[in-house]
Amino acid sequence: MGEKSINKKNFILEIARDIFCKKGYSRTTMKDVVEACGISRGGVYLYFDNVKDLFEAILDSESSKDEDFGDKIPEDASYSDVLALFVKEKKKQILSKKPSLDVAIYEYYFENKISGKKNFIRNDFDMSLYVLEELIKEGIENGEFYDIDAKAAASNLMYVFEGLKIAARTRGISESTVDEEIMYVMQGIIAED
Amino acid sequence: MGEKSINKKNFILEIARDIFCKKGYSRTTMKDVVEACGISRGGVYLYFDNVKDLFEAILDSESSKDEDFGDKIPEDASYSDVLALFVKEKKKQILSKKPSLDVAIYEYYFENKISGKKNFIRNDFDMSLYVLEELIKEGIENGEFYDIDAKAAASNLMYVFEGLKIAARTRGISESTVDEEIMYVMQGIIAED
Amino acid sequence: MGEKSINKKNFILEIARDIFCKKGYSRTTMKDVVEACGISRGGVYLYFDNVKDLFEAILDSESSKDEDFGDKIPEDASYSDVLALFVKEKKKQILSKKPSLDVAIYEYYFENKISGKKNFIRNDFDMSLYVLEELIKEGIENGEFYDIDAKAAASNLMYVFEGLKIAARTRGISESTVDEEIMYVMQGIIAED
Amino acid sequence: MGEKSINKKNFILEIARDIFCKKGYSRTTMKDVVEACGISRGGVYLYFDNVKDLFEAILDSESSKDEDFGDKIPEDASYSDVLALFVKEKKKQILSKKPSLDVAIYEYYFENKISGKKNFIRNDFDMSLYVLEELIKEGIENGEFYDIDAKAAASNLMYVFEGLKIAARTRGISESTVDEEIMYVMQGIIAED
DNA sequence: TATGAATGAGTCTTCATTCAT
DNA sequence: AATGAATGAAGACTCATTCAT
Repeated sequence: MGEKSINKKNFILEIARDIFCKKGYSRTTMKDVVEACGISRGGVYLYFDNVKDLFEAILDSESSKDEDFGDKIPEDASYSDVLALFVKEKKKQILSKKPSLDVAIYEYYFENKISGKKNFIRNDFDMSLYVLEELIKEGIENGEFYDIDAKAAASNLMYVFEGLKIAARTRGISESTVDEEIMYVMQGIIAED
Repeated sequence: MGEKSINKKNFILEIARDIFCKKGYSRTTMKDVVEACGISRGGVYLYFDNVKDLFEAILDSESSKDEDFGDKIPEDASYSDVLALFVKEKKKQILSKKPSLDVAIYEYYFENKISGKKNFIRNDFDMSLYVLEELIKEGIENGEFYDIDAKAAASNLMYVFEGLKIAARTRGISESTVDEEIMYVMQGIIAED
Repeated sequence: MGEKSINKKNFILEIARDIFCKKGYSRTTMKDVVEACGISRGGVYLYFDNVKDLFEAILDSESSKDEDFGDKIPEDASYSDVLALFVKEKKKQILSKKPSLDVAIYEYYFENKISGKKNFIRNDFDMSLYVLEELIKEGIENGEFYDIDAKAAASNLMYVFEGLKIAARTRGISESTVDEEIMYVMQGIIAED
Repeated sequence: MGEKSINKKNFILEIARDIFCKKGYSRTTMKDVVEACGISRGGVYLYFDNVKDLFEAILDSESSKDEDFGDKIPEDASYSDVLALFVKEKKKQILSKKPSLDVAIYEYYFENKISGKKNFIRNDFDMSLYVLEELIKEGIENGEFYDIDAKAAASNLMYVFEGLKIAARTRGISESTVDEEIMYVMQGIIAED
């Protein structure tokens, strides 16, 4: 596949991603994608066999997009600061009004139960969990955080985020609800000022 | 609508519920229902206008099904016992291998954002939340539980459950994971033996 | 068929007539009629086999409704007055905004070409034509009208009315258009003042 | 849309036109068209969204078909001759046994009241009316016709034709009836020999 | 007579997918 | 590589008509 083809493939992926964000997984059709791309009916099939194939390619490319969380951390930040930053980012994602891929991803995994390593949700979760755990560990060592079970605390926070996210997507939640939940968990981690 | 019709309607609801459990919301068609019911093409349309209408009728009937959590509580149970029972019930739901309506409900609300009072997910969540909060309050008064913010603790537990549930439905989680999460939260509530 | 049945039959006819006026012939279904009548599905079939049968019964009952044009004529009216009255009546029908059976009748005869005596449109036309012809004849004898071919003049006027009616039903015409047409024809009949 | 597509589109239009002529507007289904065209179920939908859309395309193409009435007029024809030719053409249309689009057009406008410029019936009528009016005017100037109100005479004739046409389509009329009507109107226009 | 549940044929419409060019 | 016309399966929905009660 030449460079031109790769560009085309990426072009389709980009357009399709938007559609999945807006319409979710099950309501997105190849027709939608073809029309949005403005290329021929057969053109999309040259690169992707069907909606599932296309969506999986999007998931793959999502995985490789490093969120570069690290980039946002100032040099002299305390562990509390970094944790706050991490949490703020999650909060932003949860409350975002912009259509995100979340819903489509959930739908995809409802239809395609995959427990193995290729599960994007698991990987994404585990990645965040790992970052969080390391962070808390270091904060504990440093004395900024209580001497708690870092893994368990990280895990608890992550599941709360997961719960808040699905709640936000299925019934809507207020910012204050998110804040309260975060506050509650954080109290158990950060020694009060 | 005569008694016979009500029976038929309920019959359809029952069959359709099974299908929604197995296939989720978006993959269920009126054809599926018609065929599973073993009635004529137009037969289901006599009672329900379309898949959405049918699903909403199912949600309504779910709402009225009292879970009667209270029935399972022995007379002489301590608050810790009751809480344990509550948590056990949730755990069972989360880990259940039987297809449940959960996925279909999520899908339905992905497609139909309803923030008002009629939101089944919200109502269901709030109901459990209320029960849990009252329980913790009483446990605190009784001295069985730490003197914590009952509402916040209940809410934290509920979101963890929500997170565990969606995780279970999209990637699968082990019983030990659920146990660990529950344990972590419970430690903050129940004074250790 | 008892009196009660006849009442029911007439009740259905009345309701159905309204529907045909509003929806025309081809867009009216037995379902419409059943629902509008508020009686059982089978109930209508007891009296009428299908839409066509029902419509034909309506046409029959229309035929027997004497328009009693004569009733509206004052004792001392001149032939010109009577003609003017006749024409005014036709004009009213043509311009009426109230949904009339006209469209349904046209549609019925598009589908069911009937050239014999039972053709409602023909009978209705011929009836009016006869009245008009007699009227003109008498007016001529009386010296009020020009000495023209009464039959031909009557026929011309009737076809103009027919043309105006179908024009009104398919594209709308203004009152002034109708007036102009009537004026033109009348000039050839009535000796000017 | 390529040339091939345009051909296909025109092919469908042609076939569909025949069906509309034979079955009228309301009794024609997309299925009829699909089957008559010998193409696949979805094939027609590639070009037309539904029956209405298809019929409107036919009306458009009718509009552009110049009747080229002028072509039939011999060089040395008198105005009386031309008028006679015009009238003969109309008579032919009225009495034609070949199924024509007329009925479908009437039906279409019964269902779709359109008073604006896009009304085919109005345009068609006005076009003929204009030709007729000009013809009579010139005949008057030339001394062949009586010095009458050309516009009114033309209009009278057109409505008589309209009346005859709908009469022909709903109950049938004899050639002699048409002749008599034409005769009557013509007497008022053409100075007798 | 009257009811209204049930049937099933008929139509519309959408899309995934193929394939000749 | 790319096109886009064509296919046909799938599903939604409506109604005329019947029939057991």
